[in-house]
Amino acid sequence: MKNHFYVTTPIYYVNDVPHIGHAYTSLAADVIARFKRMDGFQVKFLTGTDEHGQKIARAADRQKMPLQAFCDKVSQNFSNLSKVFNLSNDDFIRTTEPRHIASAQAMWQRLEESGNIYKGTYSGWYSTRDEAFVSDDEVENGLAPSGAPVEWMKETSYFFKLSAWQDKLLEFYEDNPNFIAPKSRRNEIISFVKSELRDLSISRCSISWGIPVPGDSKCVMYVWIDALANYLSALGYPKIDEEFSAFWSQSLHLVGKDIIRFHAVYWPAFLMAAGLDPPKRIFAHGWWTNDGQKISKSLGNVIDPCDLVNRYGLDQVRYFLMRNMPFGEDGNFSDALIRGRINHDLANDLGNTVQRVLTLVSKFCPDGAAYNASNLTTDDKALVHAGYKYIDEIRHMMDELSFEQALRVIWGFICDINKYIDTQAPWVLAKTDTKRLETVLAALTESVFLTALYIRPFMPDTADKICNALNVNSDLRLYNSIGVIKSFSGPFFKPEALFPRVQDVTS
RNA sequence: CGCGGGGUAGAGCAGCCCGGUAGCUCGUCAGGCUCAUAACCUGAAGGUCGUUGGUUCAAAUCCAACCCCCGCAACCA
Repeated sequence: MKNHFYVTTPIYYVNDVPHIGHAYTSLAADVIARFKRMDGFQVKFLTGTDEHGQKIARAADRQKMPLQAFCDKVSQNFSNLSKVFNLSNDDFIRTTEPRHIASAQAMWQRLEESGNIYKGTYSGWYSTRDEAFVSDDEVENGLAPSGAPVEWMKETSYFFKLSAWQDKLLEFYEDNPNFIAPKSRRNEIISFVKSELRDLSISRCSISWGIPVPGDSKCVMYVWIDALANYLSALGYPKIDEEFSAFWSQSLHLVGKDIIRFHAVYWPAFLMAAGLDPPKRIFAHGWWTNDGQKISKSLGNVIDPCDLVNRYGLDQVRYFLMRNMPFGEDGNFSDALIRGRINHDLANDLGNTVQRVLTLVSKFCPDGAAYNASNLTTDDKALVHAGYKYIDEIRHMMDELSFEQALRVIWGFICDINKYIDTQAPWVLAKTDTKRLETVLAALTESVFLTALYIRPFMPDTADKICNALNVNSDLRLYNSIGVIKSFSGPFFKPEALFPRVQDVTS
């Protein structure tokens, strides 16, 4: 089952419009999904929406819409994100779908059968606005830490015996050192679990917009089981077949650092309790700041991802988001930064290099350039063989989700190409040695093709434009074409600039 | 003793996990090239890697202490 790969984003809460953070997580999932597909894996890439809970019910109420209709409408905002960002997700799960409801209920039953759920009463301070209980010491002047009013509630609730899983979890982290990434998050989680786990309230009997608790139609599931189970629903749970196991054993959950605890503690505990393996890996990425400031609605500096794409272009934004911060760290967004990336990395380096090569080829060798191995000089081999070998480095970095480093490697190759052009000076060869010229141009077209393959997970449209210009069939745009396709046939044309330079619009 | 992130050339960053001549981009200066989106290539100037100690033959990298900056109600990746 080694060549299966399953990557997920969190399901996004529909009580919100998509912002740069949603786009970022989904984009990262898309890039790794595309890479794996090109690398021969059978990939399933899942994203979707979380549609239950009291906040949704209230929002629907305010707009005087039936609940499901309201969800249908706002869920659309997120499925649109797939179109705008050219996401290649294979599925889009919604927690109001029958397949998910069946799956979540099955999971609940498994937990109940295995003795991990008990009914109790919860009394304590409850904040309706936060939909959460607040502990005694957190309440101040009758307010939750959030500033929301709290009231004393006594409610019947179902509990999950999280406390019973403490040792098993710690053991699991120990045996699977790569389960939580990056390392700093892993340390955080381990110290949290060591501190003492309390049982988890997993139902709400005072609200109705949710998945009914099996056998108790008066209560609905609280967010945990409902939301987390989506990762299984999309694989067909509770039916466990070969395909399910193949994907689940190679599963990767991408999450923001704020929800790492749910994914790295609650979720594996649920799964183990239900007799399933935890996912293979949880990777928590960092947050974007806007001009160095925390992004928040109240500050009014939320970044609309669709607006970015309109202003700068899709592949430009995809490149910037993947390049400008190491995955797992926090990073900064600003117009000056993205402009710099577009003008330097994309226009000057990538775009100009492709243009240089295609112009040379269309001018001197419009019908196609081919070389045979015996003609290759040391310089030619150095360039092309380096080009082949980069895949090893890139593959390693992609497996670690080091997108930014992978892009650095690719840009190193672009730099190699430029140097090679300068040393070989094909414009001189055109006057002195046309045979040698053809070999040089062949090495260059191949190198540009390799570049296109390498950038393709990040910038699919751009890569395909380059491949089209080189007349490479779409089914050959894969990593097993590396070193296999050496000759490119024309006709070649002088291309349009791939990335126009952007001006500073603020000045 | 609340938690976490960060402090590396003028600016923005990588390197730190797995110690071994301090690196990238932009900017500046000087050359080269003319195939290319005034793009590309070469070279130069510019840093006691927050401070102080420790471990080591060797520390930006490991350890300790300290200083400074940022985040830690909600919305929310």
